[in-house]
Amino acid sequence: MTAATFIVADDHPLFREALTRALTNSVSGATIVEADSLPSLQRTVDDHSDADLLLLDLNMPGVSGFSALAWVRSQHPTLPTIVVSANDDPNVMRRALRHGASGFIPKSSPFGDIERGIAAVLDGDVWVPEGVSVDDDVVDDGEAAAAAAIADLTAHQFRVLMMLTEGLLNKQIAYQLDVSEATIKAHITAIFRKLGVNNRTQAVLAVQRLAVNDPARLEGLQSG
Amino acid sequence: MTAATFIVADDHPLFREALTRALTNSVSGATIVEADSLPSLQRTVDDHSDADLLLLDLNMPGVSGFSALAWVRSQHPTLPTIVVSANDDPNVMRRALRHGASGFIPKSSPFGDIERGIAAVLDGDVWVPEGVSVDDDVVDDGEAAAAAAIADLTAHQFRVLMMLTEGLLNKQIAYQLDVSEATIKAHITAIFRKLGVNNRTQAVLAVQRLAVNDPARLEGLQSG
DNA sequence: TTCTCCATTAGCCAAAAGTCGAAGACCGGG
DNA sequence: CCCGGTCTTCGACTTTTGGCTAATGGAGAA
Repeated sequence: MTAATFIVADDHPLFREALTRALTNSVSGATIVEADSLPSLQRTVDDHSDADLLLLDLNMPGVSGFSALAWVRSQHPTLPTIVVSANDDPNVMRRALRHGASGFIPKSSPFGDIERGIAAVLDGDVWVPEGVSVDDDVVDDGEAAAAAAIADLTAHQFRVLMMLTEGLLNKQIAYQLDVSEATIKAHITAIFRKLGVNNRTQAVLAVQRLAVNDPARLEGLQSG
Repeated sequence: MTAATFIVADDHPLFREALTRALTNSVSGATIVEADSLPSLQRTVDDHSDADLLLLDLNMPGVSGFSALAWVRSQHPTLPTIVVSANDDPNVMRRALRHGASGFIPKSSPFGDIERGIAAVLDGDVWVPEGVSVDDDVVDDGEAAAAAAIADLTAHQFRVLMMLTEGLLNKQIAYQLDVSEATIKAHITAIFRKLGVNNRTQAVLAVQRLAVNDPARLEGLQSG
């Protein structure tokens, strides 16, 4: 058989380890590729566009909320994606599915559930924890519009937008990406057009529509 | 007995009506003062600093999230406040209490519960819907810090900050508040200092920590 | 190959954002 | 009554943003 390739994107080494184990349990001889930040995620999905599954944490360095999910899905529509998150709010799960995830695995899940979820999604099913309904519609028009606009961005544009949402100056972004400020301005102008806004504050607000207001952030970090 | 004064802050007339009725049922001869926006809320709590209870909606024109709660509480620490919201997420309720609310009444509550909640808080108790626990800690350090900083703002500064979070230009804020742009800039500089940031994007991000990511926003608007 | 899209950069210019210092109003204490 | 503090207001000045034009090179599609 052809060797399966799985991508694990999570900034926490221990979780990557656990997820990797669940994946290798599910499929023997699988290749696991790891990412721990937005840039490494972008590189990874680009280098392995033939991957069979992406396990994606909301909230990595460089992105938070559903932005990364919406964007990755638009770049690789055929790459099945399971969101793995410390959050276990059913509405968050439904929003994740709405933004293109094939499954949602809370980090609090027993190991067996993680394996079952992975297996289900590899089989082409949608998976959420038992007892969570999926049919509710919890994405308002603004959120959907923001997701659609973000899906339209290029990799560079997405990266720059995420840095905008950290409150960085053009100069700082240029320095971190090692390009000139003129380049950043060009990207930002393109981003504004696609998002339908005309200044960075409005761009940030648009992205915030995809935010997860994570009431489980603390517990997640502590238990993680 | 001295006449009781109650403040009802909600942008929806029908809800104000219902809440008013619940209040007059609870205390006969009570004076009800209404507010339907941030400016009217600020005016009202200022004109009636001796009020006995504030019923406060999250999400009015001009504010959303816990910002208004945190700020009003800091200005009037002795004014008991019940948050009234379309949201019924237990974590949101706990966050409201954490930010100084004495109670939380979902708009979906039966009328009797609303009356009971009001009576309980007037008695000095804390009230949340049956079955909701209160002891969990769901406010992270960042959110608490943002709330503390916001609590430190003057009325004008708070108002300007909320307009910043709507993506308005200084010019637009100046026009709406009928002062010069220089004045707005001065306010904004003061806000930055108190929030510990140095540009408007970061200020907006700080405020977003107090946002309620309202999965019930749509339903709320429709049913409201 | 030609055409299009992307990334990169420069330069220019107008607008917006932010900083500083300062003046007047107000308020509470001494 | 005077003093110190805070709030609001504002103009002057500097920096950052953002829009526009234009040029280069590369990747990919028709």
